[in-house]
Amino acid sequence: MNKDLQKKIDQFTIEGFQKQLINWYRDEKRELPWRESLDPYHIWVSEIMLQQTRVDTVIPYFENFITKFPTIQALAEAEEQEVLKAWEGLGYYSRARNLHSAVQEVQEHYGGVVPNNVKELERLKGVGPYTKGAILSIAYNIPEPAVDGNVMRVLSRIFSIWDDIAKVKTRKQFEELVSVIISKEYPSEFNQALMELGAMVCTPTSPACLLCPVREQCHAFYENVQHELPVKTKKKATKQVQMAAALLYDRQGYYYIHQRPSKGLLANLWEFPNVQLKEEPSFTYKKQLENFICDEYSVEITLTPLLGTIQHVFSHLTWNISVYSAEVIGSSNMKGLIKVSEEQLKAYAFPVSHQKIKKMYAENTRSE
DNA sequence: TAAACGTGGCT
DNA sequence: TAGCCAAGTTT
Repeated sequence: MNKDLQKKIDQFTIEGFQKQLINWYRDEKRELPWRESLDPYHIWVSEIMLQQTRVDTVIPYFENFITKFPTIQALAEAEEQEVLKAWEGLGYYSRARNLHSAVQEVQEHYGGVVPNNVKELERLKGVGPYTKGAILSIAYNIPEPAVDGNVMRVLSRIFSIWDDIAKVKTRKQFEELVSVIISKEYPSEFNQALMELGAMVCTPTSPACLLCPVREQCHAFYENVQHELPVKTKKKATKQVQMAAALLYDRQGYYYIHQRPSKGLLANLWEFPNVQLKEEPSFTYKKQLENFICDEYSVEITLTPLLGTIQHVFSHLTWNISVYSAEVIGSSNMKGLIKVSEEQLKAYAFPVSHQKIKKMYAENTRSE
């Protein structure tokens, strides 16, 4: 612990802080589906879904997921495609694949019981420092820090900490701090209260300090610097990528789709045939796509004129997709694609970018 | 350590 | 509008 922070802790009234924070939480906490359950598996699922994702977005996904996979055993026995389908549209799909794999690990090696200790938890795929602490404290009421973005924002303001919260070293410092101030009697409520305060009161852009139950001990409030904290380095601009995609269909009403590789972006999800375009094409986009589909999948097609373009922004890049369609005549030598009916298509997990492609095709078709 | 990894809502 | 952000983890 650094000297400056230790000094602030020495002047800090820990018990008063715990009491004010937890009392506020008991009065003001939101009713959320995962708060209705004490099942460590349900807590675990919610914590994975909530990573980098808003509460309002997660709620319907959580309810559907728990209905479909109510127990560790149910999820462990499910097919990965079924799991990805339940995650479709939620993003960061490796979370779903890691959760599935970790749950199988728990089913096999821990008799279907979510571990209640640091050593076993941190070996599970997708369970990092935050999620480990969240499961231990919320599911098992063990006083472990669960430091997320909310907690770092709240505590950086209360203790006036100006270190960059994007650094691992800074997060570790906050974990040390939480270890000291956490309620040993009510660690679950303490950790959740800290996060709830960050979400509802001590918000990023316009903190409601006058409604804050702990402003009395907040350094930032007294120095009026709450808008300058926390300090966080900025991300770089996203890279632009040019793509062309084709929705292939045939007279029998089948669609032709492709599964993405098992690693990297959108791993194992399904998509319509597409190719990343060269910077300065010697061929037109349409010709590049036609050649690619012919070479890669051995199907002969003639593309329609451009249906439209779609921009899809990821966290680290932007896809600019030119969308075409084509009727497949002969597919006897086809490889790397499968053909599915409209009805079967619904069982496959597609990224939002390709759902947009399907929608654009449907709208073009309808207007003919 | 820094980049990869999704999506949708807000300012 | 364009950028920032939301209960992070993996490589």
